[in-house]
Amino acid sequence: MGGLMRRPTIMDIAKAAGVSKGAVSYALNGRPGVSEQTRGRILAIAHDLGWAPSSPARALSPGGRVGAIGLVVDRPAHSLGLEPFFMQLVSGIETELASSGVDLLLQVTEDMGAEIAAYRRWSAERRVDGVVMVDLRVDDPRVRVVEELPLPAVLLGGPEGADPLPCLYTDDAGAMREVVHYLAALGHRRIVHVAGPEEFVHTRARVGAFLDAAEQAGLGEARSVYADYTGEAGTKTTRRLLATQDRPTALVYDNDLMAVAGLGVAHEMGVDVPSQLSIVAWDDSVLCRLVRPSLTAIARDVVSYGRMAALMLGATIKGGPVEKREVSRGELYPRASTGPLGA
Amino acid sequence: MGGLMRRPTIMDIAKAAGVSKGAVSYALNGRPGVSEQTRGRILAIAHDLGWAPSSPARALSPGGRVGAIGLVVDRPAHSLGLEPFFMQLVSGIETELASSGVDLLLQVTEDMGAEIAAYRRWSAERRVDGVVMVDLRVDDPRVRVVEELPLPAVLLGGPEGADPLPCLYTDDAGAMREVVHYLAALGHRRIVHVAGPEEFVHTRARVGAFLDAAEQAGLGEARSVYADYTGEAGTKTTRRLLATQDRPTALVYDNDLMAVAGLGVAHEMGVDVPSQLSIVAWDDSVLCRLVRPSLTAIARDVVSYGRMAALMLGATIKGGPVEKREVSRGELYPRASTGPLGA
DNA sequence: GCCGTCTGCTTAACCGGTTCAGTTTTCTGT
DNA sequence: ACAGAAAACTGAACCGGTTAAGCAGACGGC
Repeated sequence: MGGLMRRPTIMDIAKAAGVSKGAVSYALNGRPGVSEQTRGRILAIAHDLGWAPSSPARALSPGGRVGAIGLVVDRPAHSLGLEPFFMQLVSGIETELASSGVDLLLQVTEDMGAEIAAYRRWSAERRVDGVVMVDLRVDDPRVRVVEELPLPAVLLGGPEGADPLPCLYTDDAGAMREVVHYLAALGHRRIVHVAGPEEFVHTRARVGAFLDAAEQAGLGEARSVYADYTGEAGTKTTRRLLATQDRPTALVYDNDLMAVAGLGVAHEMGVDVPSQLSIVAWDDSVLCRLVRPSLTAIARDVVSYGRMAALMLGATIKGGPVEKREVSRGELYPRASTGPLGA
Repeated sequence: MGGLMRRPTIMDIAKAAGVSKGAVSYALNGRPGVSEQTRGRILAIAHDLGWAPSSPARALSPGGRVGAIGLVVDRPAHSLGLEPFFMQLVSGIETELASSGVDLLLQVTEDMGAEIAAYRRWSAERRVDGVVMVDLRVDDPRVRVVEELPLPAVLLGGPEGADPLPCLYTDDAGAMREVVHYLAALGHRRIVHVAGPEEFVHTRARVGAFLDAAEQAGLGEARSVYADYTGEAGTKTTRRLLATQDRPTALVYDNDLMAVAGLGVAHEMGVDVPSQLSIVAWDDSVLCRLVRPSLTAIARDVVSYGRMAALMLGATIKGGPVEKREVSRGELYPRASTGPLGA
């Protein structure tokens, strides 16, 4: 494995410049204590030598940061790759981190116990300066664990149940009201909401808003059923719903994967979309535009969401105040999967 | 941000046990130099204190490792989330790393220049002990860069063009021959291969095998067209192909995303799948099972691929010999998108 | 009884940075 | 010209581990 030459250290620079280690450190970090002339010489030498600061050495110094943050994704591995959400989130987080030279540690776990173990280990071993936590749950045990650890964290979700941590959330309730009004305006009376797992805070928010909005719109039979975001769950749930008499005329899915699965089931059962059934997906992705008919979807700017999360975590690591921020909610993009009955 | 207590260090353990730092280190690392009795006492104290080794400190010691490896994914962010390949690969890599307490750094870049910059930075700053590189290209500049850096690497792809690095590859040519024979056996004569980017080594292998197998099967009109794995490319390419007279009766796509896009186009153009057009996707995923008709696909065990890559990288980091390994090739899973013409 | 070896532990150096406390040099004012 | 202050730089400690070298005491052999 090539590269025989030793990595240059500030000591090498010091020798070449004929000054002490300390002077080099001041020069490289743009701090006072060296003349501009000397600073220039040192920077030039550092550049020539191809020097870069050793991240472990920096981290070890008193008050030093490791320059990395962590993200744990706790979803079954096989369903995972399909949700563009995570990769977009990662992409957004990194856009923000890139400018400050911070890296991202990613861990995929199968359950929350493993997720919590990861936070404990990262904190104890000083692997990261902080973490971004997704999918906030009701009475989330992670909040307590992280709170008593020396581990800054930003939650994606809330604001309910996020205290005392900083959090970032979208107005899911508002978006859901928009969806219900839209479907009601198209004439739909029997709408079912295929929700995510019941324990998620955002699931609660969506379900609550869905039922409220439905009642206000005078839809008697509206209800939410819980599923787990996987394609299989979408398939089974949809099959069950469409097999009832007085079957729903519109379905709202909490993610795109279940919506695509639902579309497949409708096709299989001979239920035409959209003339006999309207479908709305939460979280837009190429997937929604790729299938036929293309799916009406709520599109959030997940990349910005990730960027903002990274920004907030950075501030939290630096010791800033605990903020609770709301980002703009998703917009509804009507496509071919929704329409009036019988059209 | 809670956690006020200082992290325990081996010095704390040493004081509590009434021995020196060195003795604690020997005890904790299972090395000779301490009595079994003392070792037991030290381990107990370490456990009580909730001690874990500081990763930066370990890395800084002469010959120390940082305990992390890196993976750069160089694809346009929006197309990315959809390919289950990467998340499955990550999942596989981590399965293997978990046992040894090694972490994964993930970076998403927009072009190869940024990818190379990431390797340089990781190596110079000592962020990782090694990297896994995907999508090997013809005359890949990354190979030279990594080779002359102090940065162990394992390539996914090859074995052509991988020298002098260790690599891991699948028999794409064999899998492609199987696909062509299968389609030929169904009676297809006009088959087009919608390939990935021309510069990838595995694209070359597949294209070469496709043309060879087609010629052997006596199919005159077989050809490959290059695309870039995105849904848009799949859409455009398919639209163009289906608009020709004497349009192909079977299409083989180099990834699942383009295949799904192609299916959508066929639907849109009123070309029935599979009676008028057969579709085969490379790389199976839930996506292929979700759409209607479900897609015939080549399924590789990507998780194992990732595990093996991590294993090889670990061996390379430890200074093992340069290995070139082949993993079992993908299997063909016939589903509803392929069949004899007019059936 | 004395030498040599082994065991069990300590001491100290080292990794590559940061930073504080001094020390020397240069600048400023009168 | 010279005191005093500011600027430029040095030396050493520190972060938390690992490890080579040194050393005291026990044990065995002859």
